[in-house]
Amino acid sequence: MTVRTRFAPSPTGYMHIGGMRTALYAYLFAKKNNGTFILRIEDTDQEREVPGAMDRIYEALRIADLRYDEGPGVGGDYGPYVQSQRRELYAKYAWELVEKGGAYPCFCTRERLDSARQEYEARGETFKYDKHCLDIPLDEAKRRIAVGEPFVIRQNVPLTGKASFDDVLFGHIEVDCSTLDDTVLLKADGLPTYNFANVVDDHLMGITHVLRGTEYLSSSPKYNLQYESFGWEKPTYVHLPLIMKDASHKLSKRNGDPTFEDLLQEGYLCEAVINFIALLGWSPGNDREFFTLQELEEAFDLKGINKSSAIFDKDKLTWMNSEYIRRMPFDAYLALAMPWFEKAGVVHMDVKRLAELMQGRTEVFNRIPPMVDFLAEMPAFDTALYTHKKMKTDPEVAAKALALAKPVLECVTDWQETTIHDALMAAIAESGMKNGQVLWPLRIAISGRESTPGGAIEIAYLLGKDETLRRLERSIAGLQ
RNA sequence: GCCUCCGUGGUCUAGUGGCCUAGGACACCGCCCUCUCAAGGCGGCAACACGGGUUCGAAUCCCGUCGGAGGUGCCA
Repeated sequence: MTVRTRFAPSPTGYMHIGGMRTALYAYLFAKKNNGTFILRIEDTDQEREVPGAMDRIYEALRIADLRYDEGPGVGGDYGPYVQSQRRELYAKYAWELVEKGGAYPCFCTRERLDSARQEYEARGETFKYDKHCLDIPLDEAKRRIAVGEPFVIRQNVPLTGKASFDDVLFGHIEVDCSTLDDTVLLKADGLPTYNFANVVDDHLMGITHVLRGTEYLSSSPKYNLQYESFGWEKPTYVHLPLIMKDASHKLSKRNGDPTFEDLLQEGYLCEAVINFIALLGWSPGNDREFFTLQELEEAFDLKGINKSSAIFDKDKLTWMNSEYIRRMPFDAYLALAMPWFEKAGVVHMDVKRLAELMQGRTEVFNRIPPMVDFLAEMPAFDTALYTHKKMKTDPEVAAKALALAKPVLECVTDWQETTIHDALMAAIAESGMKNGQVLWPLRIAISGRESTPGGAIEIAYLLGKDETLRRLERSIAGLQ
């Protein structure tokens, strides 16, 4: 039997980190087993419809290179793969379930339900639908429906006995049917709820392994009841632990946590994000941390998945991202960094050299501008910056150092790092001052920054002779 | 409240009865290198939630407690 997995997001307008990881695992598991990975869009909630949301999903999966073998746009033998286009199917199966006793039509109004729910809550109990409409004879129900009375179809959960299912990670999960509610399967608008659509579609699409978040763990016994009523073979379940913001909050866009797209926009590399989230809740069983997608396809194993939820540690992602940046070919770095250099207004200088200096210092691309913008415009700075104990400098030493450096730099005709370096070093040696006593103040004088990506010589080179001398003169004046 | 699940350093994790005076990574701290920063090298801080069992022996098995999460929608 070939493995068939699916990623079934609802189009909310962006890709959650958690959703991305679910997609990744479902993809990896399929690839690892030479199986089929399917994309299915769960858009049965019309009120939540977000224009363009499906495109965002396709785009995110495309960028991450999580290629689906079947799904919207690519086709397949089990389509359509968008639930809103499968409407008639659900109605058909819902009524089949009614015939088999696993479900029944319900005419209760929301008002009745809401007040009942409130009563339960007031008593501190969990609301359960009272099967009020279960006794309505089927032909009477059909008559009312024919007349146009609004209705839903509810699952008919037995009042007694147990419901259960088996999960690869969590083992056997069993609950008393008495704790289960008769949930709505088919809504008044004729579309199914998740509680029904997932069962029907997973069956119809031949899904063998269901990988989804643990938020479905407690409702899965109910889904199994449906499989049993239909007489369908159950898939293998793998419930994935949640990704948290901290110990008690889920990672969520609403709380301002980044989505997959947000991370890419900030300047995280897709490969780094994928690598990082693969390791959020899964371990290869050894100390290895760096994986390409292809390597993950090889290494992935359900046994390595953790049962407890994981906190999304952006600092570690940032570290991993900087490692990816450091390891990438220089030309690739240059191409990706260029827009950020443009933003900082520094492309008129030797950007290639700047990029060489920056590649090893870039953690996330959006951190580039604040690191290099001083090159575009000399910032105001406090002369206290001239004081550095280890360099043995202070404003007084700085004044001497700058006075020494200025004529030396003026005499450099071929403005290159080597020539600047040689001229400066010769003068320093002759003066009897220490390297740091001249180079530190000089760097401060032309950058205005306590720390810069490169030393005085690199900065002077990037700035060019005219700008370097202009800044130097102003800083010298500032010391008087 | 009720139901289900989870519980190794601040964080991600290795660990499936002896290899554990618990390993790796991020973060943090210190030192070295060095004209700053970064990188690199070296070192450090820091965990088996708690309490009972079982066993010659428990992070690993059992029970309880506590803590956390998920579910409890005509959302998914």
